[in-house]
Amino acid sequence: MRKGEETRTRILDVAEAAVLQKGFGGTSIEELIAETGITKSGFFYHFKDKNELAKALLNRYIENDERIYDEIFGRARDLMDDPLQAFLLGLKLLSELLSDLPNGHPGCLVATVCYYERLFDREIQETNRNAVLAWRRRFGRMLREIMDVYPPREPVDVDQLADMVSSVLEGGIVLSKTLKEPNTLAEQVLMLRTFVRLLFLPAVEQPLAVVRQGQAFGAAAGGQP
Amino acid sequence: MRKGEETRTRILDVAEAAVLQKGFGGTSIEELIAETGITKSGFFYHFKDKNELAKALLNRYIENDERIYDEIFGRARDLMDDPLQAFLLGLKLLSELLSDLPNGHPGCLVATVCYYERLFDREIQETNRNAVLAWRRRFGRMLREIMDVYPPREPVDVDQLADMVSSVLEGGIVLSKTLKEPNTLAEQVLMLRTFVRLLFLPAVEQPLAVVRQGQAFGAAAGGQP
DNA sequence: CCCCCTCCTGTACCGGCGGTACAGTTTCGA
DNA sequence: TCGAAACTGTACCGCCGGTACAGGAGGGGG
Repeated sequence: MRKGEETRTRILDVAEAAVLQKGFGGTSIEELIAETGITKSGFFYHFKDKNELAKALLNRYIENDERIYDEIFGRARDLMDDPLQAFLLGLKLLSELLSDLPNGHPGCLVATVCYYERLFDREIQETNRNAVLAWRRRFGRMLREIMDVYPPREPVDVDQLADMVSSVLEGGIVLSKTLKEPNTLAEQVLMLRTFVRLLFLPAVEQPLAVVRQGQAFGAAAGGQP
Repeated sequence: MRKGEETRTRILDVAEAAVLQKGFGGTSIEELIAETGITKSGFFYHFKDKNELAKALLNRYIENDERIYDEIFGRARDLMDDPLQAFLLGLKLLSELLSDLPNGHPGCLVATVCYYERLFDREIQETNRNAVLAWRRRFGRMLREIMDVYPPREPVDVDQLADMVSSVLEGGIVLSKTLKEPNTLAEQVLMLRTFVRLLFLPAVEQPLAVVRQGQAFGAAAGGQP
């Protein structure tokens, strides 16, 4: 039971790296078994076909993704009393984590599945859809909390704003990978942070507005890294 | 010479649709020749291998992409004297064009290539990279023109802001496709528009800031759809 | 009128890959 | 020591990318 899990994990590790570089269609099972040092029969003992491998791969990826967001934004929330400051700190931590990746972000499996679409069954497509919806709910929850305190300067739909976080991440990954500029992704996250700050925070470091808005917000923003 | 071009175009049309749904690895040549009603030999007369097909596909896609942006932002520029208003109108027109697509955006070949990476030669990867750099230059040019007139409220790097446009588009496509919500992409573009407006336009419809900033900007923004 | 070039078709073949089937083997805990 | 879990080995199928090469239709230019 233990050894089986270990082999399974090793296959998934190898497969994930390969799939993110070449897509599902471009990744052969033979290549996976060669790199894991397992036989073909051994592979099919763990996964009955490629679709099942994809399913396991995607589920593991999504769970890991959720775990990372939980940790980052959870930590940020613990450090900051204010929901806006917590969210801004979370984005900062996220951008730092992304820029610390040695070879840049390896790619997002959700996007890979999205661009392979028609060759998977409904279940995988639903899993993928639910992953994106989970992001929407996650960021939406945080943004609603912010909006309870800070009225946005422009009227915005919360779900659309939440989706913007996912968009910038997914798009930033594509740009970063295509340009072979690992930093681009982290910069995009910081750009998004600027947007959020601009949207919810009254003008600071511009003395003009502070005069009428009062300095309570100005002080809070001033302490931000 | 004429008939050859026509067949070639037909192959590319079929291939583009297939590749955007299933990726390069997931698209078989046999399936392409079946749908185009050509023989295998006929296919290889036009493209010596799959890599050459990908090259032609990508180049055509990028050219078309550039043409669309030229037209939309060119039209917007002709209609507006102010570079900011022109850019904002361009984003509006773009979002309208995207929401008018009957089945949603079919996907971006640049992203497809990005997630297939390792199975293409250097030339394709360079083409893809240059396409993204061209977007950066395009939007960067427009944003620099804006910044000459409007000082941004927050310090931003022009290239990073230009990349934000590409990020939101690429990310929006992934979200839209994955969620099977065709409108999401258009909404994301409008969200980006809100960001640009917020970044460059002094607060309007919020009387607080207008008092000190003067109403020249306020009037310009008021006429915006 | 024929020749040649473009634009294909037809046939045959190769090796890699996804997947199946199934028999046999090792390992390890109850 | 028995049996289940976790494999290995072998053989085979059909699809696919790709190669090779021969031949044919159709049209325009000498």
